[in-house]
Amino acid sequence: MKIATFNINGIKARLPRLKEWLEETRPSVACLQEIKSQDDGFPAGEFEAIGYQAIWHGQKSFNGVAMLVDAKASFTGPVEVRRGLGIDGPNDGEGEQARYLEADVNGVRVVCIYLPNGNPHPGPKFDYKLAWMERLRERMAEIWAEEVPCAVVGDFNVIPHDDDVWSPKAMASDALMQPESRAAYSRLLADGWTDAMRTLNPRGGVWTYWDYQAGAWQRDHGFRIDHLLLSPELADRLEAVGVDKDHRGREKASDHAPVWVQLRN
DNA sequence: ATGCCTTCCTGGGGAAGA
Repeated sequence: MKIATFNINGIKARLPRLKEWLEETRPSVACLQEIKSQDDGFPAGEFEAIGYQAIWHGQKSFNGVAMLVDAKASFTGPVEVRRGLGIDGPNDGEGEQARYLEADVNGVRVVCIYLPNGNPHPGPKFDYKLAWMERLRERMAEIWAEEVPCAVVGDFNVIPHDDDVWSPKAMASDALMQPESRAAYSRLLADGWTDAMRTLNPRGGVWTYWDYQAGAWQRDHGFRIDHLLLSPELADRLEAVGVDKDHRGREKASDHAPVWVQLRN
């Protein structure tokens, strides 16, 4: 079973690139973030046509998450378990943002998250980020108590270590690498979850995001913020992880690259 | 450095991203 996460930065603008990636790499489960689409604008038929069954949690203009499952490979699901964490956005009266989707796939619980960016720091958006991370931690503890194999994947918007970024100095004031952001991420690992990429690449130096600006891609000025966290049962099945880096270099690419984990059966 | 680029929503230019 191969579980992938991909912040696509707009499903309408990215549809040809996204379908290309699915057909070339054929993940069993693909968790998407920043679809930037309302529920009724989601192109489910486009995915069905290439053998993927989808569920989605959309929002106008911003955010939005989705989960695709390879029906051609006879994977069952996604059977939705939950959408949203029940936490309002940082602006008064805006309600909850579309950032969380949880479903069962072949007996594995898959959680797709788009964690708040938190910039500028300090401020209400940063406070929202930290509150969201604490709520996520609570939900992960609930799933842990169910003793179901689980992968929590997505755009965490956290650079866990200094060796996960091209220049810690250049990013020092960013919400992605504030000590509070890192501490909240570390608590998830301390709870027993395994960072799949870190486990197989303990020295860092692997990027999943390159900014559109300042020639970041050409200069390899990237960092790692897209993560795959595994419950103990899935960590025991960890076989390989990777970044589909070449997809970042294509025409009309997202600023994130897809990241995946291969699990033994 | 309120910069750089890209998307969305909308038909001009602002918000958001990281």
